Amino acid sequence: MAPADQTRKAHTSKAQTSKAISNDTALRLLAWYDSHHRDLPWRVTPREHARGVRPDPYRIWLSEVMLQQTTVEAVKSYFLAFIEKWPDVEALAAAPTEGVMKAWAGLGYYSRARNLKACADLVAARGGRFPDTETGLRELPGIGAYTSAAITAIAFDRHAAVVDGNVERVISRLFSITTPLSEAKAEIRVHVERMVPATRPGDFAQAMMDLGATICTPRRPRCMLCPLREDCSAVVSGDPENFPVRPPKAEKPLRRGAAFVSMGDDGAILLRRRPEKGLLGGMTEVPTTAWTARVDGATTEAAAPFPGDWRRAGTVAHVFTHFTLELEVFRAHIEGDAPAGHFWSPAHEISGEALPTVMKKAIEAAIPGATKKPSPLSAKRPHD
DNA sequence: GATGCGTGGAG
DNA sequence: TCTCCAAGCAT
Repeated sequence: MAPADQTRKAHTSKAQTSKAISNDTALRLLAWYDSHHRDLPWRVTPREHARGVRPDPYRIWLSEVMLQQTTVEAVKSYFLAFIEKWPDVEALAAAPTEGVMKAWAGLGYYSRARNLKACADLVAARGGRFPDTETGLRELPGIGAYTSAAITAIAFDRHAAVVDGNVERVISRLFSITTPLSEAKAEIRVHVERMVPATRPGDFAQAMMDLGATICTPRRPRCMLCPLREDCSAVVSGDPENFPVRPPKAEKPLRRGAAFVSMGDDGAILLRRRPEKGLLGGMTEVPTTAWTARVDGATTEAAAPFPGDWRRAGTVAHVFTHFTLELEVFRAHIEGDAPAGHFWSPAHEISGEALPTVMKKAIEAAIPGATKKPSPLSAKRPHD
């Protein structure tokens, strides 16, 4: 596509720019989308689309929940595993919550998994049909402003203003919005509302997000390849990387604690379940001390939940959303029945437990390979 | 409106 | 190594 003539110049006011953008920008974006289609497991290809294939609302919903604050690459394998295990919403509703948590382990933001299961139960109870409106979807657990709009547009091809982090970045650059992001959301939404085309609202939403993910990236945006560069205020001013304007981030405090890996017979490990709410809610863990900001002598074997020949096995560090954790890992051989509130997980089941990544790190520090999936090639070998 | 909530990849 | 931050939601 040849560069358009430069009838509009840099002196264009924001109001004029806005008006111009609302007219044909969306169509140019759709044309770009059609020629840069990304083949993603939850997406209907243009060829299928032309044959009249509609997206499966279940798959769109599942992918959108997984994609919340999570990269496409991280989601792919989880999405495929979920679809294979639970092909439709009734299957997911029939699954035990514990099984869903296990399948979600490693993906993060675990309240999503619990809400996913609760949402599946509700949808299955109403006949397996997802609501096809934003307000209807918005009432379901784990579905907020973004996800309800995304499902409405993508799965049902209905008009909706889909605003995610990508869209916020694209819009704030198109209009050089200097208001910090948290306060600019309403303004951004108005711009998106005006841009949504009369047809193909779902493709438009995906096109905006694809543009943000592949061209209008947070750093080093590929403006030369952008189908909207002629409309972009930030390109004119030459500083697209300065948008969106974000408030300064808070510093992450350091917390410390100790983790205790108990080795039983035949490679079993002693585990327990975390409380349903809060950090890593409902997930499985090895016993640990409290994680505190204080650095004192408490992180020693004296803090072990039960007596044993505790030996230091190393330290693991893990970064959470709002703090960094350092865990001193201890290990010991423990015999007998599991103490109250704990259970023995046999060696061959450990890789399938609902263990968040930080817990896998701790276990690996004590028993290398213990959390890896057993493979025919790796011969059984006693540890220690 | 601010805060809590994971993880891993890119630069 | 370090910093940033990704297709947000619930409270």
